[in-house]
Amino acid sequence: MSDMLSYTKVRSPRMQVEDVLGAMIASLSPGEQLPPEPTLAKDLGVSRATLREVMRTFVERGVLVRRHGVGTFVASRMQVIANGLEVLEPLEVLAGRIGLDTTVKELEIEERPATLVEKAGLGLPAEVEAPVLSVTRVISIGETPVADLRDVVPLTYLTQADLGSQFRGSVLELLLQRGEPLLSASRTQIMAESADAKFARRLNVPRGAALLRLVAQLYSYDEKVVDFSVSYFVPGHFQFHVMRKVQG
Amino acid sequence: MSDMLSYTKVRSPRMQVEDVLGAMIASLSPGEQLPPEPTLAKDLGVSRATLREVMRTFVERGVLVRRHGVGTFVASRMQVIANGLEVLEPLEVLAGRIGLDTTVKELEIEERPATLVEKAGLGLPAEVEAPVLSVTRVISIGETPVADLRDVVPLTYLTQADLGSQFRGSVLELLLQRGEPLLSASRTQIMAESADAKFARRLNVPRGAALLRLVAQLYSYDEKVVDFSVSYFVPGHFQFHVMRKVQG
DNA sequence: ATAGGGCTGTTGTCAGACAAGTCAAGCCTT
DNA sequence: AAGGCTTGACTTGTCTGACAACAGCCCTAT
Repeated sequence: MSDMLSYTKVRSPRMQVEDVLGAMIASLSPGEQLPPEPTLAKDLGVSRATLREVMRTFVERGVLVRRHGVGTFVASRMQVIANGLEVLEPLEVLAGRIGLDTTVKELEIEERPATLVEKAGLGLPAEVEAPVLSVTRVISIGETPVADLRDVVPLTYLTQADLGSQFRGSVLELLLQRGEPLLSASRTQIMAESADAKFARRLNVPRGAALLRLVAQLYSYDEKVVDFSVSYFVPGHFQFHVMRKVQG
Repeated sequence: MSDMLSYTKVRSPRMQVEDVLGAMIASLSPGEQLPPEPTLAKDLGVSRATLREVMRTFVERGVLVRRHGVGTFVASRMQVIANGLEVLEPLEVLAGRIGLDTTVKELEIEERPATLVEKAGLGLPAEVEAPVLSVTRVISIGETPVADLRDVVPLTYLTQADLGSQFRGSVLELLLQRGEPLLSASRTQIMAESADAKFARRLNVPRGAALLRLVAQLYSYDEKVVDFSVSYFVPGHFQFHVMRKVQG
């Protein structure tokens, strides 16, 4: 039983290595050489095979460059930055990486039937009753509100009870921790919108201020929508970007 | 000498496996299970370790999904289909695909020294004189302006003379046609901004209307910035989206 | 001076083994 | 008969140790 509640989830060697190695790479300059694999493997406490699998993911991401018989090097930064929008991660993690501390305010959690828009977003027929968990909150940095987020999740995936007292505001993080259903990708629509009276108050901006609006559908591997979210961002605090490949 | 030109380069086991496995995956349907690793490794004539490294690249690309103790499966094709922002293409092409006809208005072409912001965007030092080609225009659908674009390209890449009389407004298309320099990717920043007086007039929207602003740097393969562009989009005409992978 | 041969350090690949997770069939208990 | 538990087969995850292939350098013989 208690294993379901275990909070410090066991991270597999691969994941640990991915974290540690990622941090190590971040601390190096482009072009710098990594220690040889046997050394690195011993330092990290894993086998060379495991280390190599992790390294391959970094190579695939363009973070590392390997040269047979020579060594492994940190790639140019250009693509490293590519961890923009293409990887979905909790806002807190994103903020943390650039050294910002976030707090959650105006947290509102309720179970209710989905609205028409939400049903559409969740890929559910309009005529059925669709009970969902709705989590709304404002993310602040210091005293400055920077984002207004609302997640809507069908009760089949998450209920109010699943949000413990220590819920810190990230629905995505919670879903990832549970590991079920398996999440694959999020389709995020991007648009601009003027702040109406409600958002002006909540985000402490003038009415009519331009906000960045992201509408996202989080898919599981069986292509069901697990989470429908609408987020508003105050310009200037987060730098969203995306790497676009040229059609070759 | 001729070994430098040898065409049929010896492909390492990993590369061969990548090809063969890629073809095999393409021939399967989403959700189908691959043979177990030991079997597959023997069939492909490589060790399990090598096979696993190849598989990991496919996992990283989102083509395969592995479940410990269960098996390896072909991921849903969802992500491949969605040509969102991840592929850079001329706006006209994008519009054409959804059945819209675009026209170019207020086209302005000039050669001039780059501004400070533009120098920064192009990755050039602020103190040098940097002559650039600047192309500004408004894209309309019918009589409705939908986007305001400005491309800035160093004269080393493109001059006013290169834009023939039949220039239709897409700098990207022109660069692609020339094929030189080879383009790799574009880093696009996304933000929201209120329309000032100038853009309100050009885009025929009220002052203060929320616009989507994309600032992009187009890189060549040697990581030089070929094109620095700033675009403003009127909400509601284009639906930008991006597929975001879940960090697993 | 220069081409060639080794030496050393690195990544690439291999083989075999065991650990850990998943699932279902079958046994046992109730 | 129903439900829970055990067992075993199957799969991916990780480990160990070894050798092959490649790049770069110094040193030598020509």
